[in-house]
Amino acid sequence: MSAHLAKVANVEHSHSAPGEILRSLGVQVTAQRVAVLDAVSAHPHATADQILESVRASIGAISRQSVYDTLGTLEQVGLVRRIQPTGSPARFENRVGDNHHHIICRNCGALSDVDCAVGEMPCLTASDSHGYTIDEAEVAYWGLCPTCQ
Amino acid sequence: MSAHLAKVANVEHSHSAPGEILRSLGVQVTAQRVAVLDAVSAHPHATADQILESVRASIGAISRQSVYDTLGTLEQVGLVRRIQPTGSPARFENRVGDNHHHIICRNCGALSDVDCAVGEMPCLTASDSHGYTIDEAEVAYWGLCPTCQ
DNA sequence: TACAATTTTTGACACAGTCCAAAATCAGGG
DNA sequence: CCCTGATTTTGGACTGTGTCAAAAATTGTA
Ligand SMILES: [Mn+2]
Ligand SMILES: [Mn+2]
Ligand SMILES: [Zn+2]
Ligand SMILES: [Zn+2]
Repeated sequence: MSAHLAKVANVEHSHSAPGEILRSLGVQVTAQRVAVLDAVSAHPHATADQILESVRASIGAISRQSVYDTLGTLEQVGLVRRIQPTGSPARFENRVGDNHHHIICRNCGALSDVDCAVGEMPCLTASDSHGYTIDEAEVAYWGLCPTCQ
Repeated sequence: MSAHLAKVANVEHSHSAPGEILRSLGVQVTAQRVAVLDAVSAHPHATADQILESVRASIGAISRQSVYDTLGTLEQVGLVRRIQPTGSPARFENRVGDNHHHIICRNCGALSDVDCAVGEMPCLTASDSHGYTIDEAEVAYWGLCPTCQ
């Protein structure tokens, strides 16, 4: 990928073909990138390793390095979001830009989406932002999943 | 530490001597534990490694393993809270039980406390808990600190 | 002080991820 | 179709964070 990326994904692209989306973001279209993007879409909250497996199943071969590179690229252009719960390797999803949150089981590590309770871009209002400019409020709910209670 | 700990810290203990606090929680008092507790108090949001350094400076020597064990013990009895921002090793603090949040600089990693905007134990109400029983809502605000803007 | 249980130390190890660098391959523009 | 730059592969070394297990030391208690 070029060192400097001008564009960032907006939600309009969501329904286009993967190749189109990538091209429109100034990202070169490769089989690996399309396959990784597909895998992330098909398996929300998958780990890099699971994506590696998934892509290998679909296009035959890809290097681990390339998976990491691609996930990084897709994250940079805003097509993929990385979440990293305590005690778990990073997980990736293509549901971006809607400020949704996650609920994680302390026992088995199960992870589910949670729509934001407050509304659109809600939590962005901290009580005292200490001079920071806030662009994201990441909420992790911790507890026990139904089967672990 | 015994396999099963009955007691959990309550805020009353905060002003007592470290040894007293530990004893009252049924935790054996050791130089290492007191020193780790002191270090966490003196350096909020420190990493395990920083705590290791700090404790070595104060009592001369401690093993890395013991720092991890102790932090785990202190967390179990509720004297210490562990937070783990994406891309950062775990950080520890002794400000517990007030459901406060954190704001993190994407550029330099600076981390500050943020009082909860909503009130006491607010975010525990997710929009849809999917059958989970929630006991904590961990909020990380992401942005740029004053000096990085 | 002596004993039993807990804690600490020690050293190896696991895991996720990064970094490297050269060679091979590929995508997109002309 | 050809070039050129971007991307991928390969294979390994390497880092940071954290864990495991057994031996040694310490704590609390009697
Ligand atoms: Mn999600
Ligand atoms: Mn804090
Ligand atoms: Zn569970
Ligand atoms: Zn900063």
